[in-house]
Amino acid sequence: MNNPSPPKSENSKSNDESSATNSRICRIKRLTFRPDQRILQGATFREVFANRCSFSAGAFLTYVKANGEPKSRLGLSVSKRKVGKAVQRNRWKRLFREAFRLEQHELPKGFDFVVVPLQPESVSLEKIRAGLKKHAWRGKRRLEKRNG
RNA sequence: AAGGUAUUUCAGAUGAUCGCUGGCGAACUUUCGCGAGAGGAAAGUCCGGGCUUCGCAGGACAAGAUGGUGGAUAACCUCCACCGGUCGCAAGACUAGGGAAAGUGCAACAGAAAAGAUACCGCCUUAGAGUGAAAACUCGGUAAGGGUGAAAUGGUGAGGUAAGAGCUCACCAGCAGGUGCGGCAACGCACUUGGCUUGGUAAACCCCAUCUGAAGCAAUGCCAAACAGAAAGCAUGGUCCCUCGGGGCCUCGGAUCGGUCCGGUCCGUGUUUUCGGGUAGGCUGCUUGAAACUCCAAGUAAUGGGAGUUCUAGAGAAAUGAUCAUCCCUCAUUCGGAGCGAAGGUCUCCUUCUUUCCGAUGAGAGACAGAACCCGGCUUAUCGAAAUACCUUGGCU
RNA sequence: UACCCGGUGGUGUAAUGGUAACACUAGGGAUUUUGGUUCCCUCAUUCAAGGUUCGAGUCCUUGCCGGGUAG
Repeated sequence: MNNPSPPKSENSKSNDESSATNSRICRIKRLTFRPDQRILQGATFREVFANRCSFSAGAFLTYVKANGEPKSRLGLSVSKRKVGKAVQRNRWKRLFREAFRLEQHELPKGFDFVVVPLQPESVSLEKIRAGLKKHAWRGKRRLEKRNG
């Protein structure tokens, strides 16, 4: 309510982490994370894995597939075998959800993303946000090239 | 003051912004508001129950578990109190702690001998038999001594003897029994009698006593696409009537048996309806309970009783998060201020050293760990902080 | 969620409660002019910690790790 500053350009590449900037962006586009932005069905996960379009950031993998809908969706595949204890699994899932929520307007529309962490130790939220954005755009380019 | 023992409690706080889960109320397809949202271990799944489904006349066996006594409890491999044993100066800690004179088994190596026994080195032979002139040897007697071993058939002393031996006696230890006292009991204390000594292992088989039906919320109950199954019907054309709108009747295709039709057998496509079973999926089970908090009185305690107040997570590819600010905790060194003590000096003051508190600055840390039907325990992990009671040593009064 | 197995040199397996054995590999040595073959030697806190026992790889309890089964 006490934030009458006019909205600035939202396509700023330097997404600095000050709370003032965050709240200003939230005035423009809401950063929500609803159930329809998530992948919850086992069949959808199988389709995304079968598309075989993945990118690695060292600590985690991202699978990309076009889904013919106006929104992008996020799926989490956090295995007990690779990550381990429940606290570490929850930590990864919360970080991925937060990264997708904050970056959702910077990502290409109409794609399904499935992220798979590969190590028990979680990395910082900044690295996940940067890696997710890079993987999404690279996946979009690769799928467009594949379709001709 | 230092060190230690036991028990208990807490598990960073506050605020702002953006989110997530489900509840209620508005609103009406997109939202808004209100209030709620991980633990002492939620973990490991090691025990015990509730609950659900199945089974079940009753009994016995098997299998498994437990094992001092008394109590608590819904129940327990749990808890409390006590008894015995071991450890510790002590506070205290640990303790599967019934039965080995019901039975069966086991004990490597060493040693003569490892459980109703034995003579290897020894000792004796001046008790007995034999040989011999004698010395000595053989048979024999002997568990006091040596050595082995985890363990060797009580210990000390005296008598006794050929040498010895509980062979006899005294004391001690231990075993079995009796009497008295204390205790609900386990057991303890005292006295007394006996034969003189009976080994270890039951977390070896076993015996005795007590307990246990099986499986589990992915249980269970309900709804129910798809695929496959069963049953019933339809298809496409022909013919008749007619007011040319339509209506009535018969009839799916292929193969085979048959000279042909009818008829029989087999195979097959699409579609509709019904049926029972029920997959994906959805709902339920689902959070009011051996519940929490406060108070009162009972009990040594575990625990139970009464009164009052409160409702306190409910996900399902699985919510409880992110960012920022301030404070809390620890350490460091420097600076500033205040104070206790000691030493020195130029002694109503100053300097130096040690130390305590406050403020500033910098650095670091906040662990272990995430509900998944619900409870009671046990075990394990855990940065730290606090409280209470007690013990030992030292100092002062 | 419920349940079941297993853990022994570098590897794969043995071992009635009594000296941890065998094969392969690795290292060293002997034999040989050299290499191969052959022979000998070395390489183990039996997953960890407690307990029972005179004595545990083995028996009991707890923990850790790995694997598997059901739906």
